Amino acid sequence: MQISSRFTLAIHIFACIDTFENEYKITSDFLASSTNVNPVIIRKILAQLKSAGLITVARGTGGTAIAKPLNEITFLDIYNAVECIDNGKLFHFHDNPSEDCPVGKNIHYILDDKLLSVQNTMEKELASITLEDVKKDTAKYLKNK
Amino acid sequence: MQISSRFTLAIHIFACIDTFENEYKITSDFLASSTNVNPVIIRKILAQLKSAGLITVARGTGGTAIAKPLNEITFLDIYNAVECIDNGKLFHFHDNPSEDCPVGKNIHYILDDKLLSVQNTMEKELASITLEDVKKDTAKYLKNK
DNA sequence: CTTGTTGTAATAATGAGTGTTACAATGAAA
DNA sequence: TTTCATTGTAACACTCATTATTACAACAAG
Repeated sequence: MQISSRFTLAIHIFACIDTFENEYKITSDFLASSTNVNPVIIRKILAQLKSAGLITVARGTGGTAIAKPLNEITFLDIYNAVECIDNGKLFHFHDNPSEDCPVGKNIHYILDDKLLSVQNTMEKELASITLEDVKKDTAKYLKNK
Repeated sequence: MQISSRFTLAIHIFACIDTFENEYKITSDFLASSTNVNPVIIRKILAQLKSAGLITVARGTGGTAIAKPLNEITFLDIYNAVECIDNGKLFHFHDNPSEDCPVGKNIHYILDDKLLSVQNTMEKELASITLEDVKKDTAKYLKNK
């Protein structure tokens, strides 16, 4: 199973806000048409990003803004904000390995640290990329319109 | 979304084969009772591991064996064998970003390399862990029965 | 040819993800 | 204070992957 598109959507949203905030009011409808995703889905993601303190959303009047400097928002922050994985574990483990089998009884002791090391490695890489990096590439590609 | 339990199941299966192959015939029913997962699911995973050349399965008579030295089978081999992710991409991308929006039009150019770098980092870590490592820990924990 | 097992099809149940409609709550501006 | 665009959120539907389950033909060894 792949990691939910909420993650790429969220980054797309940040790129839009940063690019267009001086030009347009950034509403869920605006973001919906850039991403081609339903505005209610956008609002749910905005709510998650807001809970995480990454953006502000104006009720009533509408409009979204980024709450922190771009170099202080990492992909990991966004990944965690939009809850891409259940209970914080990247790998889904089968539920009830047998207590009667020596291997089944110990499989979690055997595997958990190895799975966690993979997950930590991945999250460290996510933490090394920031929205500042996205901004740079966005600027580069938008030059050619 | 989490990565399918087929992955942890497959590793559990290898641990069982290695631990019990001299003691029992390793059938899908045997593995089903250690993992507490339906035997048909086990057979599907066995078929995938077999296609990848990681194990042999005896038709008719039954029984499974590991096809290579344990230190030559990495977590990445297993991960790829059981097809945990669609079309080889870890991150699901929203389908049709707008061609009319400068950001939407370029979002793949902006993001794809960054997502790939995260995926590559994770796969490199998966490749660094082998079934030999699992065997060591299994032996350690099975001592205490 | 009997027996236990694999390979596989068919079907169902569950759960996540996403789309969609609808509407109350909000807050700025008229 | 009324209007109006927008957010927040509930409710429901649809699709898809995962996992469970039953059933049975194909198979290989005794």
